[in-house]
Amino acid sequence: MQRDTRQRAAIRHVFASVERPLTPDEVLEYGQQIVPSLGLATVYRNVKVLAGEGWLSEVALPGSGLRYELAERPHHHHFLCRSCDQAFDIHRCPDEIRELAPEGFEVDGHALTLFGRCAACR
Amino acid sequence: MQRDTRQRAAIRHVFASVERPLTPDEVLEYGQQIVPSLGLATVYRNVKVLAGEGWLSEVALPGSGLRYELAERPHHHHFLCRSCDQAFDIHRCPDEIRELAPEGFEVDGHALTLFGRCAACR
DNA sequence: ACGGGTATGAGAATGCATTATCATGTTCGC
DNA sequence: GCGAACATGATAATGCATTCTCATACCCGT
Repeated sequence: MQRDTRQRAAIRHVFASVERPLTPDEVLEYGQQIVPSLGLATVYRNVKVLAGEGWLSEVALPGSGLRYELAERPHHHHFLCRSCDQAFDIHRCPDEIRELAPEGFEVDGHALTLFGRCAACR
Repeated sequence: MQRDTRQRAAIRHVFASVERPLTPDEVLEYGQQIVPSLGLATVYRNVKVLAGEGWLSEVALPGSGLRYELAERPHHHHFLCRSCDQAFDIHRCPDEIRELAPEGFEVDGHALTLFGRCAACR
């Protein structure tokens, strides 16, 4: 049976209060502000459980490790800052993306990532 | 000084005759059809040298390791087959992509990846 | 408040892609 | 054709993210 621990609540709180995909290290950093003893293994364990429950979803961006974000959100894409390496959400999406594939290819998803410097880093 | 080895020529030939980004393992596989003794370390070494010379460029797709492709090619994007894990080129690109970033963000590049099944896998 | 059982935390262990090592093979200027 | 210098290939070593281990802490039904 699943238990309600301070650690898991802290991790949920971190995701709920931030509007962008987080790496396990970022979750650890923010989570330790709530539960200072929080360990990285616990972050990995819970993030995996929460993703299994459908509460989080995995976000793979080119050239970086896995991140996680709230699963419920509508279709969107990401901006990755080359300076601070934080990922941000982008809410618009060009419609015609699906039709770009060559003849005979079956498209079931797409990922668009913008690179540059975020507002804070400029 | 740089030498002209059978191995390096084979690796160059592989990239020149294939129109898609290749992983080091794919380069090894195709290269061994030309030079059977070819080793993985040599592939990594040469791919790095060729990228340093500007002859190859690195291709990072979400959730996969680095691939390499001929550098000279015009701007394009990629399709990643979920079945055979091969990457293919997509030549069209929606224009408005650059303007999707939030206010205050500075965009200097973008990557678009389509996922699905390639023609051969269907 | 107690007790069984799950979750945690620190560190070790794993898996993997990539790089280093080094004895041997190859290239190329002479 | 020689020989120095660079490249190769097999393997070990590294770096890294992630997972495992296990003793201890905590949650929760009673």
